Amino acid sequence: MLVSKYLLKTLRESPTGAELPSHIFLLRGGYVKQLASGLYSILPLGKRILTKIEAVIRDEMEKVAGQEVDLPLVQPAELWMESGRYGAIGAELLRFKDRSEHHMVLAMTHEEAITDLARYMLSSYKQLPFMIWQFKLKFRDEPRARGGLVRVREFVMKDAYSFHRDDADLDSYYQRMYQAYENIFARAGIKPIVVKSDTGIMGGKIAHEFMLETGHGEDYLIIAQDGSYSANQEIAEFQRVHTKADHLPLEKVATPGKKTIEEVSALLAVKPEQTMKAVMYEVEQDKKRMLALVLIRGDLDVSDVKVRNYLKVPWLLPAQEDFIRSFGLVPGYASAVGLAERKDLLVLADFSVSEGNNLVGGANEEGFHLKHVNFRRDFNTPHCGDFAKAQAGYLSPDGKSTLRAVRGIEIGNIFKLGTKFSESMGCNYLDESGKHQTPTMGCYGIGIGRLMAAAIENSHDEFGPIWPKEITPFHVHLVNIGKEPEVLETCAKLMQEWESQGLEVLFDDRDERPGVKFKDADLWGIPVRIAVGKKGLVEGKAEWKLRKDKEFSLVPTAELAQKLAIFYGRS
RNA sequence: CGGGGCGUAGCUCAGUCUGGUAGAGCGCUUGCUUUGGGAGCAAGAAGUCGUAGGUUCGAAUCCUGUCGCCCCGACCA
Repeated sequence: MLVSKYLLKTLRESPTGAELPSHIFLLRGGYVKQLASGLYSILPLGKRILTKIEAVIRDEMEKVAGQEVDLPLVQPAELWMESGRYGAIGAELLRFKDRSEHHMVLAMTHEEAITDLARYMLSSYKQLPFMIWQFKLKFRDEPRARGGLVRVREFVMKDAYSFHRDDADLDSYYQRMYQAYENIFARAGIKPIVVKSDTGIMGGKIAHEFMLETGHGEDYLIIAQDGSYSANQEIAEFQRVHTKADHLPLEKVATPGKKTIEEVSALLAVKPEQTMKAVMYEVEQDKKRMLALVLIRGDLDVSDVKVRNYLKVPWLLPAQEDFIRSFGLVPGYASAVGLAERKDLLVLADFSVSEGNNLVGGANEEGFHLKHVNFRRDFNTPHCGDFAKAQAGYLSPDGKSTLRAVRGIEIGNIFKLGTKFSESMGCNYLDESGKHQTPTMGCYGIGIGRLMAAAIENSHDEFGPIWPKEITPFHVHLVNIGKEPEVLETCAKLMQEWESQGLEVLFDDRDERPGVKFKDADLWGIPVRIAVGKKGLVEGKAEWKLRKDKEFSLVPTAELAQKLAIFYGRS
C-alpha cells in the first residue's frame, strides 16, 4: 500500500476532549473519526487492525469448536419480553416501532436471538454440547459515552454462547474458554487481570472479567497483595475487623444539626468505626415502591451492586428527602431502632453492624442520636449480609493479606448463565430416557474496538501506539529518504519482494521531509520501519528500526527479507 | 437525569466582557528554494461565527429558545 494513495490523515494536535492515550492516538493517527457521541467511523487503517483482531479471535474460537453465525441486530420486542429483559433493562435498550407499528429493539447483546435459534435446532442430548458465536454489532444507549473507543454506544462484539447438558459440562467448557481468552489477549500483547464480577442484568451465577490494568480505566479492581484474591470492586469481599466489648445501656444524646458521620463522631468524640449509618434507597419490589434502609458502620461505604443483587431488583435509586420523610423517617437521624414492626420498610444490616457493638446511630428523631446501639437487643432484621464496598487497605477475605485497588478497562468477560434464558424461552431437549431437559448455558464476550483501544493503552510511548505483531495494521513500514532514482527503484523492488513473501507493506512514498514521515511512522506504530536513503545505499544498506526501540541499525538490503521472515516467525 | 464547560476555516484556537460587518497557527492548492525527527519565501482557495427567533441603524459579540459535543456526578444522610 502506498501512503500517497491511502485514505489517511494525521493530526499534529490532539482534538479537543481526547484525554486517554488510546483516544488521542486513534484520532491523531487517522484510525477512527468521531461521528457523534459514542459513535465512531472506522477508517481504513483502524479497520485493518480490527480485522487482525478478529482473525486472532476466530482462530481461537475454532480451537474450542465454535460455530460462527450472524444474527440480526434489529429484533422484535416480543423476543425480549419472553426472556423478561424487556421490562428489566432501562433506557440502554433502544426501542422503536417499524412502519407497521411493530415494537422493535436494537439488540444490545444476543442471548435471546441465540436461544431462539437453539430451541429451533436443539432436540436431542446427542447434539450437546455446542457453541455458537459471531462478530456482531451491538447498540447500547449508554448514559454517557466516554474515553474514545473505550465506552461507545455502537460497537462490534465477539459474542459466544455455549449449551450443555449439565453444570459439570458447562464448568469444563468454561475452563476451555477461559484458556482461549488468555490466548487471545496474549496474542494482542496484553496480560489481563482476571477478576470475579457482578452478573448484573445477565442473570447467571459465576462470571469473570478480563481486565487491563491502566491508570485510566473506568472500573476499580480489588486485589489481594499476596495475589490470593481479585474481584471487581462492585462485588469484592473483605474481612471486617470488630472490636469486642460488653453491651452498654442504650443512651439518647442530643446532636442538634449534626447529621453526617464526621459531625456526629466529632461531637461525641468517637471514631467513625464506632458509628452506624442508614443509607436509604428507593426500590421497587412486587410493583410497590419501597424504602430500603441499609445499615452499615460509619467508616464503610455501601456497594449498591451488592444490595441490588441481594434484593434481586434491577435498579436502586438513592432515596430523596421527601420520599424518606413520607415513611416518617428523618434524614440524618435515621436508624432501624424502634422500627421492628414496620412492614413497609426493607431493613438490611451489613455484617459490620450485625456483628459490631455499642455503635452510635440515629434516634429517628430530629436532633438526636443513640449511643451503644446493639444488633438484636435494639433492632433486628432477617436481612444480614455483605453490603459494604471493599477498599484498598482492608483485609482480604481470608484475612491473610491486605487489599489494594487498581483501575482497569474490561476487555472481555465470561459468564456461567445457567438456565435463565433456556428456561424462560422454552429451549429444551430429550435425554436418553426421553424426558424433556433444559440445557445450561454460558456466554462469552469481547469488544473488538475496545480491545484495539486497550492494546494502545497497554503499549504506546509519547509519540504513538506500538502495535503487537499479530494485530499490526501492516508488517513493514517502508520509507524512502530522498527522491533519487536508485532510492525509489530499491524501494519498489523491496516492496515487491516482501509482498511476494506474504508480508503487508506500507510504503510512505510521499514527497515529504524525513521528519514528517518519521512522526507519522510513530503514530502508525508498525513494528518494523525500514528507511532507504542514498547514503546507506552506497554500501547497499538500509536502516532497520523497531518501533519499540530508539536506535536503528544498517542492514544490507539483500538480507532484509530474511530478517523480516525471522522477525515474523515465517522462516 | 442533575451540575459545569464549549460550539468561529479540515484541525487547534483568538476575537464575545466593552455591538461597527472575519482573524492567527497548522493543514490544503500553485511556484521557487530546501531535504535525516512535523522546513523557508511568495501567491491562493476555504467560514450564512451550531441553529431559530428577538433587541438594535447595525449582532460572532446582548437576550430567549433549541440542537450538538466534552467533563464531573449518578450513591453515604
